[in-house]
Amino acid sequence: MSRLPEYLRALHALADAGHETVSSEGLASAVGVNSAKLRKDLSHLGSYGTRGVGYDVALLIDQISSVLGLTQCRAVALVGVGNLGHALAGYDGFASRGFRIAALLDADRSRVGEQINGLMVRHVDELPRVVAEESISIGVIATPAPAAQAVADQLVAVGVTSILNFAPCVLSVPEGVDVRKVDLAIELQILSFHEHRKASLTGGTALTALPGGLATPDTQEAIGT
Amino acid sequence: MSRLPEYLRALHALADAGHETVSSEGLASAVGVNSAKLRKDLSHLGSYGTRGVGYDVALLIDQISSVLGLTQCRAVALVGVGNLGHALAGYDGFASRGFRIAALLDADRSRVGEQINGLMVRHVDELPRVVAEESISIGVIATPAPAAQAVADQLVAVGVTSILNFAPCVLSVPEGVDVRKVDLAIELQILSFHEHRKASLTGGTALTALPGGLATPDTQEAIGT
DNA sequence: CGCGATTTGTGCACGTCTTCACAAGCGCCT
DNA sequence: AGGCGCTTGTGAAGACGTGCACAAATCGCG
Repeated sequence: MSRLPEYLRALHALADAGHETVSSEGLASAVGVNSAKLRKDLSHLGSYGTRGVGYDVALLIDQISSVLGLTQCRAVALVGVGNLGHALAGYDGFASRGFRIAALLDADRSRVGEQINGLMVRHVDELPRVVAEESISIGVIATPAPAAQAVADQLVAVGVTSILNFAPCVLSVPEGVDVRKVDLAIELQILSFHEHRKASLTGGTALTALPGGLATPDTQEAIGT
Repeated sequence: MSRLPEYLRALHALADAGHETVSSEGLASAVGVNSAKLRKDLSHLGSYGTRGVGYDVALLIDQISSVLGLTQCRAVALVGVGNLGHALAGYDGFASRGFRIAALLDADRSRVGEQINGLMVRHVDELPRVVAEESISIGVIATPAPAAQAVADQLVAVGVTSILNFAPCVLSVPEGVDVRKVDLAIELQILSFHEHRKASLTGGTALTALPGGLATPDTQEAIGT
């Protein structure tokens, strides 16, 4: 399930806060999901909690980490050191979660040789050597859209079977290769849609939560559609 | 539906390529979805294609843009001008899709006054004035996790009802406020999970697609779980 | 004017995900 | 040792999204 990483993050937070055990209710509300769903997820991966007590935080962290394959630190190659690539290269949220940016690549030779966060930018043609040397298991594409497909092909050709794509385009890859896409503009457009919908609710409950403070700070609401 | 933005992007690409009309099959394969699903989506929003011909590209672009509320250029405020915030501020993919980054804010006073992409960083305390002046409709949080909730509260307090959150934490907001979360580390962890699963398929069809070229460049595969 | 090719729109069935509700199990207190 | 409260694990029902298959509609051509 794609919720496991969220559970893991919440568990780490709980562990840092000193909690030894959590009830499904507690963890569920921390993540913002139904407690039954959480229990089903956890039971589905074979994890054992103790009835009447809850789940052992440390144990659960180990379990989920194991299932996610985070016991080893995975090396990722980042292709495209433009605006976004730069930020990703410097983002410390990766290292702290078991990922190591092992290589920076770019097609622009004027960028090759540049140092970012202690890592040198190499030319994308060196991909085969880099992948072999660093045992890359994940490729991140942060290039402009027109270049993305070619980069994906190159990644696939050298054996990378997991790709995170930030370019706003659909990648076509062979079966067995997993692609996840993150398109920042699409996220904004979805928000725009909801904003538009809220605005055109003419006869609706106009501005329910105007008065001063933030009313009813509920748990994170799920946005359908 | 959250697929509309993807349709829209594909349609723009088709329009640039000079196509006047598209069949549902054509558009569906461009986006990587089932054609029946696409037709259902389009019919569900009341859009009219002509049978035997297909959809008018320009008309469909207008329809979808209208539904998404992209007829007006929406102003977004970006809070947190760190590594990621910097990249987002400079990302040109927003402007080209109908969004204008109208304000940059940060809590760190040593960053205030800095110029990024022709925009000056202002202190987050100026949020009320900024939102009023620029008629902000969407807030983007690119701060570290510990600061995210406070920023969200401030955004909500000044009337922002749509938030895009890049901080790795769950935000609690009043009802009526939409939050979308983008957590880069989670995306990597999901890929790690698939990678782990593929690796531990010991008895499986070992390396199905080794021989040279990329076999069967299927349409983008959907990744379950 | 009529026919066939083509493409949309949609009813129906299927599988998945979600949620409720409750039995089973565990620890603590007496 | 026994009972009680709390929490997990799970069966069943419902909601939702997905995909197939086909009727209705439109255009082009003879």
